Amino acid sequence: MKQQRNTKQRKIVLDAVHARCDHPNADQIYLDVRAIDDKISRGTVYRNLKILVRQGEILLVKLPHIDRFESRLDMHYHLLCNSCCEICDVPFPYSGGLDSQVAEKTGYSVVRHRTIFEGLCRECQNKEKT
Amino acid sequence: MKQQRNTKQRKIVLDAVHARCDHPNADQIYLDVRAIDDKISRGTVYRNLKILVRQGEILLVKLPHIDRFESRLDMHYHLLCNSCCEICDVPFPYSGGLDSQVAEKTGYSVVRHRTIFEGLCRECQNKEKT
DNA sequence: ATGGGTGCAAAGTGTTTGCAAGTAT
DNA sequence: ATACTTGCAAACACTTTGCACCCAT
Repeated sequence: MKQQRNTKQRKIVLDAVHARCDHPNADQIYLDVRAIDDKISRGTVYRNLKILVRQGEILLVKLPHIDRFESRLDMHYHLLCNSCCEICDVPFPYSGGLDSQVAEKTGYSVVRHRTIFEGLCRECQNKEKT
Repeated sequence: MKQQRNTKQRKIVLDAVHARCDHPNADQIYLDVRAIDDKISRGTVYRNLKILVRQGEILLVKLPHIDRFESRLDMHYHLLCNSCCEICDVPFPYSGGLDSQVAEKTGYSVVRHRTIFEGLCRECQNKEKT
């Protein structure tokens, strides 16, 4: 990893994430940051959030958004290769019981859950060995 | 649900999804569709994919993409309200054992998984009762 | 005939990037 | 002095939308 510098901007971004107890997106952080220093640019906030995640100083939560389609109709989980982005189905049964457990604990009415496993497919594992 | 018509375009889109055994995105379907009828527009393909999902004729797989940030650093699951988009943490332990099970079954080297529960928060449940 | 559907192009959203100037080390 | 970082604006990728015309029912 490249050596990192401690810039004023990076510190403000980190503080902004710590100051919130919800799960803000990059633009919400940008707005919070602008309230403190209105010279900081969007690009800088986006770049610093990435750096902070890479350094393990904050956690990145990825919400489902990219749409893919398939003709299979039953609920199941997916496995994504982080290198080639191939997706395959996971041969495990969908666990509906989890939904009711979470509903009970949280008070939400839970409709479903989505689980995506991430890793490297066989092919990309071999490539990495090179 | 509005009454639906059976258009030539919708049929071609549905066939295109059935013809693939992977998990194509909307634009890949669009390209497949164009190979059959080069008059069909992107908007039509996107619109029809949505309709087909709503009708339960194809399955929508949502991949993690929207970035949210938080200062908590341990792995955990999230719960998303489909109505107000509020996100909260799920008070269940992260199950690392799943990763190795999936790795063993699939040959992938699995790094982690992300699970997002979807439902309605208490507040939105109340609103819906109205 | 009626209202859902289509093609087109423009707009929208969230994010990344190239560049010249600035600054932490 | 070096090279990481910044602000800015343009570019990007993917998707949605407004509109006038079309066509399945």
